[in-house]
Parts: sequence; structure tokens; C-alpha cells
Amino acid sequence: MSVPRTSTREHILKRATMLFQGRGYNGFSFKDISAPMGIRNAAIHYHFRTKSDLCSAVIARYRDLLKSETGDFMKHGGSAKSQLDAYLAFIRHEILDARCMCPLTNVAVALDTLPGEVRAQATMLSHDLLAYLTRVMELGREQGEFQFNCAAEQKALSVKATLQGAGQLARLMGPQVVDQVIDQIRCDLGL
Amino acid sequence: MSVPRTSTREHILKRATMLFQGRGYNGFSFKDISAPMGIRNAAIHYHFRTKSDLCSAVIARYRDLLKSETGDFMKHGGSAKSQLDAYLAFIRHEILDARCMCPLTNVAVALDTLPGEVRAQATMLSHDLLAYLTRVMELGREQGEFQFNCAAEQKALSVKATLQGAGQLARLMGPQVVDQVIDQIRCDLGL
DNA sequence: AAAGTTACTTACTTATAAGTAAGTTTGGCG
DNA sequence: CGCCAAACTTACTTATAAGTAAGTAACTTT
Repeated sequence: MSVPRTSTREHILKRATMLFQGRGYNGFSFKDISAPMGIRNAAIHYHFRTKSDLCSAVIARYRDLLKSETGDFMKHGGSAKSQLDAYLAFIRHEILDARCMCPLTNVAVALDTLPGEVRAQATMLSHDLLAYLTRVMELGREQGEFQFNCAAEQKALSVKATLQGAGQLARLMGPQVVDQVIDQIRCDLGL
Repeated sequence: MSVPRTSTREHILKRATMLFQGRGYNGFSFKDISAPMGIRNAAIHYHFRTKSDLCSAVIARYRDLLKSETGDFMKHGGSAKSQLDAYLAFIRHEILDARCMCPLTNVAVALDTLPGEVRAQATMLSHDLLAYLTRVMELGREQGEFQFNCAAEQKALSVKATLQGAGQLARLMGPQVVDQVIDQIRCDLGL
């Protein structure tokens, strides 16, 4: 019937990603995916057995995206500063253009109501993210670009926490919040 | 029938607060309130016409609590440092003991799915909070306790964002996150 | 003591959610 | 050409959600 057969699965994943990152697990239903696509709920179940499976796939996909992005950052061999800026730009785009949040936010908020699979994927994502940011912080300090006098791990944690919060406050208080917070992060690193 | 008649409304509000701050608007139902209390859903509707009314009341109550707490902080007339520490202790307790989040987090995440009343209350809370933290930052700089070279408003925003993020990351990565992040905030202020 | 008010309960409605089973269309292949 | 599997749809089930209307027990006021 419809022409682009093989891309339906990808289409579902894209919409699920937008909704999951935009509203959280409990904030959207299959209908929010199927109706705008002109398909039926059962079509989603054909590709993803359960909502848990679908959302796990969403986070796994995000992890892959991040892996390839950060891999690219690292390959470019640039300075820690340019790598941090790339990640900050990535987050900035997520908040301001896509108007959505890091999946960690959405999982953390409703943690008690979520299937174990989804929680597990989120935990892995949090470790991926922190490991990457920690490496960037270490590198930045070695290169003399960043200045901070605590463990690199702690600094990375603090930076990530601040960005998580920026996404929330931007929704409530306006988009200008994002650049102010990013500016402050750079400032606190001595940039 | 049941003895403590006048306190039912307060009981409902307390449980709704725990659930709202712990799981978000879409993460709990009336049953989660009524069942453990041994009452019926309709009893909740008697005290609060709709879920929107109930959750608006939860946030309004949180605003009152905060108003009196910050009022007390200010009255004690202590240094900005002691006021910041009091707020940090308040947040620390919320995350570690009550295992819940600032209502701003839960509203921001599912903003698109929420009734206007609830959004309005959250917006007011965000302004209350930022106004208070901004005053503390200004005071701290005047007193020579805090060091930062940007607008007090921006610093306050950044501190609040970081604390919002700490609540999330603590759920996914463990409670030690909270103290690390708080330590970093103090450190970045020159404490 | 009668009437009214408060604080509920019972019983219901309506809507929406996730999920399933069985049937249907379409394109590729022997 | 006919068969088969992939990719769906139709039609359904089951569960749960918010919300409502009508009734009732107990306290309060006149």
C-alpha cells in the first residue's frame, strides 16, 4: 500500500525518540506515533513487541549516536576545548532546536514506573556519557586548557548535571537560559 | 467512620506531593493515593476537583514552604554562605532522604502534556527560586564570600541547573553524586 | 428534634492505554 | 504462475485512568 516499506521501522523510532525525549515514557502513547504516520498501533507492535522494547531501542540508538559522535570528536584529534564545544553544541541543539531532553532526564524522573530494560539502558548511557566527559576533562587539564582542582570525574559529573538542569529550566524560563548556563560552564573551566 | 476527619485533605496532599515529586504528573494515579490511605478515589475528588487542581495545590504548597524557609534564612540574617548552605541542605534532603525531585523537574519534562494551571504554578515557582538564589548570590559577592565574574542572575541560574541535574544523576548513578556536585558548586564559588 | 452541612462511599460512565489474534496485501523467488 | 514471507490492517480484549451522580453517616446549628 504505502511506498516506503523498509523505512517504517526507522520512522517509528524517530517519532518515538522525539516523544520519549520530549515528554517522557508516561507522556506519550502508541497513538501519538501511529496517527501522524497514518498507520495503526499494531504496526508498531509488529516492529517492537512492547513499549518497553521500543523505548529501550530509543535509548540504545541514542547511545550509538553518541558513540559515533564522540568517536568522531576524538578522531578529529582536536583539543579538549574543541571537543567540549562540540558536545555543548550537540546539547544546545537538542534543547533549542529539537526542544527535547537527554533521555537520562526522562528516565530518572519516572524511574520507579519504568521497565527494567529501559532503566538498564539508561544506566549504561549515563556511564558512557560520564566516561566520555571525564576523558575530555582529563585531557583538557593535561593540555592546560581547563582549570579545576578536583577529580576529573567530579568535574565531568558537575558539567553533565548542569546541562541536564539547563534543559529543564529553559522550558520553564525561556531559551536564553541555555546559553547563559553554557557560558557559565566554560567560565568555571577557565575558558 | 474513620476518626481523623479533618486531616484527610492534608494526607492526600502529602501523598500527592511524594508521588508528583517522585514520579511526575503522568507517573501516578488517584489509586496510588487512595489505596494506601484506605479511601476511595471519589474522596480525592471531593477535596480536589481534578488532578490538575490537586497538582497545582502541590506546587503552590511547595512555593509556600519555600517562601517560609527562605524567609527564615533571610531573617536569621546570616551570611550568604550560610543561606546557600541551608538551601543546599534542603535540596540534599529532598534527593537523598525523600528520594524525590524539585517539582520544576517533573513539570519541565512533561510540559506539553500538562494542564495550564500546573504549568503556571511551576513558572511562578521557577521565578521565586531564581529570585531568591539571585539575592543570595548578590549578597555573597557584596560580602566578599562568593567569587564569580558574571551577573548574579546567571550564577544563580547555573547553580539551580546544576542542582536539578544532580537529582537526576543521583537516581541513575548513586547517591554519592549529590555530595560531589554540591562540593563542586561551593568550589566554583570560591568556598 | 428537625434541618442542613461536611465528608465521605457506592456504583457508574467515558476515554484511552497496551497488547493480541487472525486475516489481507504486496513484492520476490523457484 | 503459484507460493511464501514480510509488512502490515481489522477487530478485538483487558486494564486502568479521570471524573460524576446519587446516596449515607455523623456532626452542627437552630
